[in-house]
Amino acid sequence: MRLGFAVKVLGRPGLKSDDSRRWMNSPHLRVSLGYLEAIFDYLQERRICMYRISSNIAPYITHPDMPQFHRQIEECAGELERLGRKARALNLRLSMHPSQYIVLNSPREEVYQAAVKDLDYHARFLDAMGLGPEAVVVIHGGGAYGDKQAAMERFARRYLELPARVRRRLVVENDEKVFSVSDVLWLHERTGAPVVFDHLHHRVHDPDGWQTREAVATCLATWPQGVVPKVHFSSPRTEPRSTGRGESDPLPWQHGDWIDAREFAGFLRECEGLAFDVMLEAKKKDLALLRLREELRGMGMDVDCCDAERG
DNA sequence: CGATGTCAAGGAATC
DNA sequence: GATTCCTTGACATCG
Repeated sequence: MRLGFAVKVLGRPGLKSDDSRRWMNSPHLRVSLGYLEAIFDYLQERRICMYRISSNIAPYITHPDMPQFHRQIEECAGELERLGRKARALNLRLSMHPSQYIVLNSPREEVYQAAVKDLDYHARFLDAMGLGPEAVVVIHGGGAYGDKQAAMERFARRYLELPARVRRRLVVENDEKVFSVSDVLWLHERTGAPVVFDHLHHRVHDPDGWQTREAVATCLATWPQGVVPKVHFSSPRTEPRSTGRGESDPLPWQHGDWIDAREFAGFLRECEGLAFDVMLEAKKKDLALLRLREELRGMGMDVDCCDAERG
């Protein structure tokens, strides 16, 4: 089982995850790839072998009014291929997770079209790195728009019309408000898209009352033979949020700073015998992963097998 | 240098 | 129909 974290590296000051300068300063994928390679080196050092790449790695690449940014993948083809080889040598599992603005089932035609463009960018990026089928692109089901059944049908119909290179990468994750595990399993039935089980979202939004192990096992079964499935795990935030005026309780689906090791160990016990990788979503990012790994070791659970020293 | 405003983009609740 | 929240950091500008 591999443990991963998302996007931002906190364990080493100065490591950036993308070139986030604004358009007037001509940010570029070339710069981001320099950052990415430094992150790969850091991952190897820490023996972390799963990582979510920033979706902003290629700045403005799908911005409708900025065609000068649209060919960054082609402009970096050689470098992408080289970095992909390096990732494979490190046994690094990579993935991406487009932002909230990518909504495949939106009733607005322009939002739908923009989503297709953006998903295609993600697929082309991973293809250009020459990564295998474990390198997936994760999205949510989208909105309900007052008629969830129609919204689900729209997702399925549009999924089936996506370019093949997008369909090969796309997986769907249950969310905390609209698309439950049952709903994304329905989407899988219609589309074949594998399901990423998100543990916290499921705890917060499970209208059908699944047993955890059953829910996980059913989601894992949606993945093709030979591809290790992946789940998301996070612990809820506990400390109050400080807003403009005063403090308020954390919302139940917000990510905490760290992963609660006992809770995680309990989850793994429930999932005994099932095989999957785990993407950790904690605000302390890699620091949370490293701490969790140590705490599990202290509990006698040496879960993370990583071959990152090869290469 | 520190404080503050801003960033491409959506959806849903609220008024 | 317009506003605010969600959530977030870091860039960019201004004093």
